[in-house]
Amino acid sequence: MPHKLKPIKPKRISDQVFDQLRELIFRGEFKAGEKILTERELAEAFGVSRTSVRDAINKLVVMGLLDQRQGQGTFVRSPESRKKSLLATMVESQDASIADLLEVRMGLECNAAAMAATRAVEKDFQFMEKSIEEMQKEVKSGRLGSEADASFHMAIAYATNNPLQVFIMKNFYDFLFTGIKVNLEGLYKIPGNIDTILEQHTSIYQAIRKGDPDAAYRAMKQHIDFVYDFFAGQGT
Amino acid sequence: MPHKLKPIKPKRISDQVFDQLRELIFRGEFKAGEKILTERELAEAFGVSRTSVRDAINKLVVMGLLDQRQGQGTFVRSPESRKKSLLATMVESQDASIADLLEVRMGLECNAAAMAATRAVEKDFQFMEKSIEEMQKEVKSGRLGSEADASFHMAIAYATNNPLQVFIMKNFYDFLFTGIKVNLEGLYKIPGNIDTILEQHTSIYQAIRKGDPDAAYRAMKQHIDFVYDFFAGQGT
DNA sequence: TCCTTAAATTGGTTATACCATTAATATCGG
DNA sequence: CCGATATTAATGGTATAACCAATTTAAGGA
Repeated sequence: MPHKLKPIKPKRISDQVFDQLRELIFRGEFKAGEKILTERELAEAFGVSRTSVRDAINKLVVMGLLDQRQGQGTFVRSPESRKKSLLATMVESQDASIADLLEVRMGLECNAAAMAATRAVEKDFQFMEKSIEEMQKEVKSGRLGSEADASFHMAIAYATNNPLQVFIMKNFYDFLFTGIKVNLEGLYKIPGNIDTILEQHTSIYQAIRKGDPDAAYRAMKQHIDFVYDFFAGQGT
Repeated sequence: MPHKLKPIKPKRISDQVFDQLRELIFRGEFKAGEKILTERELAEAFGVSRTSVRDAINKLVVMGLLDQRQGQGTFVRSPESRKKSLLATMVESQDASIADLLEVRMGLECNAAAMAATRAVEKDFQFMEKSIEEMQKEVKSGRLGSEADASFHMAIAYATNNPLQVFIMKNFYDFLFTGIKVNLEGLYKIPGNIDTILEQHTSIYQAIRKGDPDAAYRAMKQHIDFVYDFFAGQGT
């Protein structure tokens, strides 16, 4: 595929700010519950007016990703308190099991890992590394580290450089990693499991880093298979 | 302080405007498709600043009740266009090429074909057969047969017996066959292509019928690769 | 120590000017 | 008269600057 010539963007400034902020949230740069930069700081950082920043933030507030309180600041809503508006509600109305979820992820993410292996750039590697390190840190502190887990998988989606892949993963994000988080706790609770997952993440990362699509595919498949088998074993 | 008798509204101006506008929409004062007052007119009518009106309108736009177009005005979205496939509307805002689309399909559908091979029941096979026959009939009649094409792929999604897979593919094809159908015509126009596609569909069907996941996977991959290469060859 | 007060911070609102896009209108050439 | 083109007006989008309102923090005093 040669190249799409000029994806011109007559995009609104507020939307560009919106995209960047949303990405920072999904990537985990802005952590849940954290206070982000003030409107004035963001305006200066982006080099745009406060009006544009406000428009972008408003959109994120309406979408339920941010929470704004006068005199205090703007905060990232924790995923569990997020209004699960998108696929989550629709999927919840139907009864999709964790097995169903993992099966679809199998298709989406194995393919994504292979794509990432041929396209990832340095920035993508950094995000993956950071997610792995952060998950290790979280685990050592006694927490679950599911946020960092999700960030790792999102990093791979971004590394595909395929906006549609990113889009789908973004929309699945809540549902994938928060709606069922409670169920995942059973997985995390067993110490051996979490180490295995970290090893698997590392394997995936290394395969992508080496630029080996097949290895990346297999590594991701092994990872999801592991999780799948765990839930199958306990009869979910 | 005996009793606090100050239940005054500490409500944001933009929210008050928002409430009134929303009510006007729901009451039908602002009819579907109709152009409402301009921001400047509303600001004067409410006696507030244009900024507050804009904030309120933005909220309604994000919620999908209004549609705003620069140089034209603000319009009330008709109820049926509101629920119109969130995937479609949201994908449209991004710039996803056909290549992006096929890459994601590669992951989703190859995996789905493999799943279907282990789970499809007689009813699923009938749907696949029917789609293939219908596509042959359509083509012989000089039409494109893209509807039947989509039906075949949907039949596989149903055969996975995974509600999540079905859900995603439904939204996917909604987008595919409303937004990009025109681009697909180039593929269908060449007579040889359409025969090849029909052969590939048959191969996929047979692999699934035999209950061979790997063969089904490969057949689907070959199919999507073919389409992918076609568009890559003509530079999209 | 505890309460009050003042100041700094931060989101909320207003006002104004100008830019960018679109549609309607006027203008000119044939 | 017709059609293509240039102009204008309407409308949403952006940028500043100033001020208001709520909150937190720190200073001050009894």
